[in-house]
Amino acid sequence: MQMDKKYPEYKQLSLTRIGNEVLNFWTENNVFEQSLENRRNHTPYVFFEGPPSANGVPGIHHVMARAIKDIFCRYKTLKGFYVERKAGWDTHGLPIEIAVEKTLGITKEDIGKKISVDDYNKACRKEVMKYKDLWDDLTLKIGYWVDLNDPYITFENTYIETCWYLLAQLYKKGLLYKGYTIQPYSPAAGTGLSTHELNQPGCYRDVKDNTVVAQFKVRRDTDHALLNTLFEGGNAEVFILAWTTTPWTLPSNTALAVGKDIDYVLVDTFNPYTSLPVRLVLAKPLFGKYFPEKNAEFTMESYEPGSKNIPFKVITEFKGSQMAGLRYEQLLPYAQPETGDAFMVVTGDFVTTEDGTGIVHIAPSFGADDFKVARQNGIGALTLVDKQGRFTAEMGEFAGRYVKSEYMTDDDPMRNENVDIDIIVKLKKENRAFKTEKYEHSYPHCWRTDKPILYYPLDSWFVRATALKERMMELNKTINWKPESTGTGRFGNWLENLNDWNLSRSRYWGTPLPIWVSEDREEEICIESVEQLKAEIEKSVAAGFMKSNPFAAFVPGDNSAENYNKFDLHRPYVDDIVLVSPKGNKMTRETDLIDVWFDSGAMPYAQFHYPFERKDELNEYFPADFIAEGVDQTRGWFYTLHAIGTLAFDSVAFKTVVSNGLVLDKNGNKMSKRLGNAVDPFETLEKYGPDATRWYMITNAQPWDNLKFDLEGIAEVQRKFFGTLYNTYSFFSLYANIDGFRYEEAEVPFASRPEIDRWILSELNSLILDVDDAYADYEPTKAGRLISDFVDAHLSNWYVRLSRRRFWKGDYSQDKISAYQTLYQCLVTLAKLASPIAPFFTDRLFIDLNGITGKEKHASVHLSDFPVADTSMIDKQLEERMEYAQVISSMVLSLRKKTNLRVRQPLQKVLIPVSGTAFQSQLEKVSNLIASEVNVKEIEYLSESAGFLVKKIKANFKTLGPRYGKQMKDVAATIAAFSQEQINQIEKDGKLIFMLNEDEIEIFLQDVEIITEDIPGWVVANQGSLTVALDITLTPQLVEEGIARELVNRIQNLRKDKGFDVTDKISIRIDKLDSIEAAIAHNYTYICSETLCEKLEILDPDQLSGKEIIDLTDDISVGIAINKLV
RNA sequence: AGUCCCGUAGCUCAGUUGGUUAGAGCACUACACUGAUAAUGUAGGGGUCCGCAGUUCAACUCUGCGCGGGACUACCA
Repeated sequence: MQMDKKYPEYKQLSLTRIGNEVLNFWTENNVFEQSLENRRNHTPYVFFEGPPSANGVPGIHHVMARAIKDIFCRYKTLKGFYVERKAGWDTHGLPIEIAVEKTLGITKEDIGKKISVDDYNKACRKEVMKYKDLWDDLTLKIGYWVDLNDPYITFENTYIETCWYLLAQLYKKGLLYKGYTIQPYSPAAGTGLSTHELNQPGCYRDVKDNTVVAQFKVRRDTDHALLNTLFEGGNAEVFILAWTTTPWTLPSNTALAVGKDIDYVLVDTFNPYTSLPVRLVLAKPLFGKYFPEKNAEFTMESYEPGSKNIPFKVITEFKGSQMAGLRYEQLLPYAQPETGDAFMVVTGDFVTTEDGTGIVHIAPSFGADDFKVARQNGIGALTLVDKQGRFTAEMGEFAGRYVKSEYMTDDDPMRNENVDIDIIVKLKKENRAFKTEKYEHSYPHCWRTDKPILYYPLDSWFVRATALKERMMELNKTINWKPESTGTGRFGNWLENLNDWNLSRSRYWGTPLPIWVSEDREEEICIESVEQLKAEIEKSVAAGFMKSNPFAAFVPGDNSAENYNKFDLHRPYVDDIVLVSPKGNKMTRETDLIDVWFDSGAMPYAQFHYPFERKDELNEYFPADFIAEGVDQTRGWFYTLHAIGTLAFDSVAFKTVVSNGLVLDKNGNKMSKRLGNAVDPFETLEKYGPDATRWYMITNAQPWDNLKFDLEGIAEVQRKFFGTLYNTYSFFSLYANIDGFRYEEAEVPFASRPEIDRWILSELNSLILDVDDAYADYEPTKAGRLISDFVDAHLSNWYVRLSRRRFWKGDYSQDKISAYQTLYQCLVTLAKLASPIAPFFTDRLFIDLNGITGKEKHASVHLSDFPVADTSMIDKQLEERMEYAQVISSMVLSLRKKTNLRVRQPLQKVLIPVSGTAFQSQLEKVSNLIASEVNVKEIEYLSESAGFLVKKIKANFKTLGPRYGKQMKDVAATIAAFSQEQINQIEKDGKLIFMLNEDEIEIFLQDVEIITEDIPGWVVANQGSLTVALDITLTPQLVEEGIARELVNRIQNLRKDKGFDVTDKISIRIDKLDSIEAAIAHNYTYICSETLCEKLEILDPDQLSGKEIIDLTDDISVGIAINKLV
C-alpha cells in the first residue's frame, strides 16, 4: 500500500453508478464464485431456485422475489455456510406451444405435416428462451447471485430422465393409475387441467350466465308410490323443477337428484310464458323465491293468461326420500344413453336448498358429482358435446354449435349467438321453462387460454396423492412457513381437501409419460432410465417390432452432454418406440405428456440428474433449507415440491419457505400492462440503482404483505438511508485523509475510549445481535429497519453530530484516534450487516475503507464473515443515559425555541430535578454532552424537593390494577388529587395509607409516578418523567460570547463559500463597530482558533475594502473580508 | 358460500404479555442548527385506532357479529 493512498472521496452519491461499477468488479474478479469457493466444504445451506419461464418479460415483482432469495443466501454465506445456487428454467408446457403456433402460423394438426417435427421442436426450444437475455440481465443488475452459467433446463434429456425415474418410483409404489373421470378440460387448449392449474390466481372469474329453471315432466305410466299423491284431484301435468347455470348440459340430462331429508311441496300454478296450468315440485325452503307472498291473494279462477299476477296453491308436501325412483320424460330427446338406466329421480347428499329449486339436474358427463351419483344409481350418461366444445351431430338444429361463444373465432358469424339462449327459448315454447334469469357466479377459466373450461369425461393418469394425504399434512407441520398462516391456513386447507393429481396432458411439448401398454392393456411397463429404455428397445428389435435402436449410440453411465444429446426424449420421437412385453406382445406408449408442474416439483432431484449423478450426496442438496416464491405458488410449486418429496422420499422438500405477497401499484391496484400501471424494472434500476430499489422493497412492507410500490418511496430511501450513510462516510474520509488515519495504531482499549465512543459501540453491538436474529428468523424487513434506524438516529444524528469537533480539532491524539477507530468500526460493521440487502453500495463502502486499512484480507464484503457481537461492549445503562441526554437536549431546544433564544447564544445553566442518586449519577456521565449540544455552561441537579418544586402524581395502573380491581378508578382519582404534602410524604416514607369508602388503601412508591410539573420562576419542560428548567438570564458576557459565535459561524460560511480548504489559514478584517468590538476583544483567541485565523484586524468601515456585509443578529450588520494566507 | 390476511394521521407504516395523554417517517407551514449532510432539530395543523356488542377495574390490543379491501378455496346445480 502506498503511503499517500487516501480514502476515496466523492462529489455526490450515485447509486446507479455504484451499482454498475461494483457489478463490473464482481464480474472481473469472479466474486460470486469466490464467495462459494471461500465456503467450500463448509456445512451446506440448501436453496432451491424456482424456475421462471423465460418466454415472458420480467416485471418489478421479480425484483422483489429475487431480492428476498438473494438476501438469505448472502446472509447464510456470511454466516459461514456453503450456499449452492443453481439457476433454472421452466421450459415446457402450453404457453410455449401456443406462442410457437402463433409465431409460425400453424395449428397442432400441422405438426409433422406443414412443419417437420424437428423444426417444431427447435422452434419450441428457441421460443422458450426468448427473453433469457433479458432475465439474465435483470438478474445481474439487481445483484441476485445465482449460477446462470450452468442452469437446469427442464427440456433437457437428463432432466426428463430424472422425472421418469421419479414417476417410476411412484409407479412401483402403486401411486400411479389410469382413471376415467370428469375433469376440468379446456377445449381451447385441447387438454385436461389439474386442480392446481385451476387454482392459479385469476382462474375463477365472475361471469354472467343465462340460467333456467326447467320443468321435467313426471311420467304417470310407471309404478311409484308417490304418483297418486302427485296427480290427486287434478289432471294437470306434473313437473319437477330443476335449475341450471349451464343450459347446454340439459340435452345430456339423465337424472334428477333430490335431498332425502329435504321437504318438497306440490304446487298448482300457471306457467308464466305459456300461461298453461301446471303442477310443480320444488323444495319447500325455496318456495318463497318463486311464489311471492303477495300473490297468495289471487285465486286460481281469477287468473288471466299473460297477467303477472300468477296465483298458486299448495297441494301437499313430502320428503325427498319419497321421490326417489320417480320417472320423468326426457327433456330434450336428441339421443339416448347407450347403457344404464336414465330419467329417474335419485337422492344425493350434495343437494342443498341454498339456491335453485332444491332439485339438481344431473348430466353425468359434465359434472364430478353428477358422474358419481349416476354411477351409484346405475344411471347412464350422454355426452352430446365434442372435445372442441361443440354439440355433436345428434343434436339436431344445435349440431355443431359451440356451447360457449368464447370458443368461436372472432370472425365466426355465430360469434354473437348464444346457444344457451336458444335452448331456453325452445324450452319456453315447449312449456318446459318456468323461470329464466341472468345469474352471476364464478366459473373456472383456463389459465393459459383465458377461456372457460368444461367439465368433461377423460381418460387420465393420476398420482394417488390422497393416499399420502395424512403424511403430507404431518410433514407440513414441520415446515417453517413465513408467514405461518400460509402454511397452516392456505396450504393446510389445501392438503385437507386434497384430490388426486391429474398428470395427463394431451400436448406435444412436455415430458412424455414413460409408460408403455400392451393392446389388451394387460401388460404395462414404466421406464425409469434411458439405459433401461435402450435395453427394452433391444428386446423389441430382437422381437422384430422395431427395425433399429435409436439409442444405439447412447453409452449408459456416461453423463456427458454429448452422450445425452444423441437422442431426444420428446414427442413424437418417443412415440415411435414400440416395446415388447414379457409375453411377447407389442406395447405402445401412452400418448400423454405430464403436467409441467411435475417438472418444477422434480427440480430438487432433476437439477443434479439424480440418481444418475450425485446419488450418494442427496442429503447435501435435499431437502432445501430455504425457498421463496410468491404466495401464488402455494398450490403450484410449493405443493408439487411437497407432494413429490413426500410421495417419493417421505420427506419435506423444504424446511423454510417465505411466500411473498403481490407488488401493487402505488394506489393498491394490480399492475398490468393493459392498465399501463406496470413499473418497468429496468427503468427503475437505471434511475435509482439496485440498492435503493431493493432496500425500499424490503423495508417498506413485510415480504408477505402486499407492497404498494411507489417510486417516491425509493427516492426517500435513497435520500434518507443511503444519503445519510454516504455522508457519514464522506465525513470520515474527509478528516481521516487529513490526519492520515489508516488504522495502523494499536486499538485504543475500550475502557479508555470516551463515553460517546463506548455508547455507539454498545449500540452497534446490540444492533449486531438484533439484526442477526432478524435475518435468522427470516425477517428482512425488521433487519433493514433496525439498520436504518441505527444509521439515522444513532450514528449520524447523535454520534457524528456530537463528535464532529473531535475529528477536526486538535492534534492526532488518542482521543482522536479513538474517534476514528470507533467510526471506522461502525461503518465496516454496517457494510457487513446491510450487505445482504444492499450488496452493491455496501461493497463499495467496504472496499473504500478496507482498501486503505487492509484490516481484513477479503477483497469484498461478500467474502467476509458476519459480525459477531462483542457483548462485553454492550452496556444497557450507558444506552439508557444516552437516551436521557437526547431527550433532555431536545427539551432544552424546545425551551430555547419558546423563549426565542437561538442555540448560538450561550446560556448559564440547566436545572434538572432528580429523585434518586442513581438517576443523578447516570446524568452526570452525560452532562458535558448535553451542555455542549444545547450550549449551556453548567447542569445543576435538584434533589431537594421541599417547597421549591411543584409536583404531580399519577397512579401506576399496572401495579395497582390487579390489587384494587373495581376500585381502580376511584383510587386513581384520589391519587391524582394528592396535595404537595402527601406527595412529599410518599417520597420520603416510601408508602402511604389512605381511606377510600371504608377501605384502607396502601400504596408504595412503585405504585405511583411523580413528576415535577413546575419550578416557579423558571421556564420548564416536561416529557415523561423528565423535567428540565432553563436559566434564561443573559449577562453581558453571555451576550458577547453569543456574538462571537455568530461571527465565527459567518466566517466559516465565508470560508466555505470561497472554497477554502478546511486546513487553510486565513486573515480576517472586520468593520469596527461599537456593538461588537468588546465581543471580539473578549473572545479574540476563540474566534481565531475556530476559524484558523492568524491575523484578525479591526478597521474603520471606510478603510475596509473588498468586504462583504453580513447580518450578524437581527440588529447588527457588519462588513467582513477574509483572505487565504499562502 | 367458506378459509386466511389486511383496515391506526392526507400517504407509507410502528405499536411489546391488555395499563393512563396512540407513535415515526413522508408531505405542508414557520423557525432554528450545521466547516459532513439532498441530513437534522423545534413548533404547528392533522386520529370516532373500520363499526357495533361482549369479557375486564382497564381494549388499538382479547372474543363475537358486521362493513370495506385483498388473496385463496369450492361439486356448487
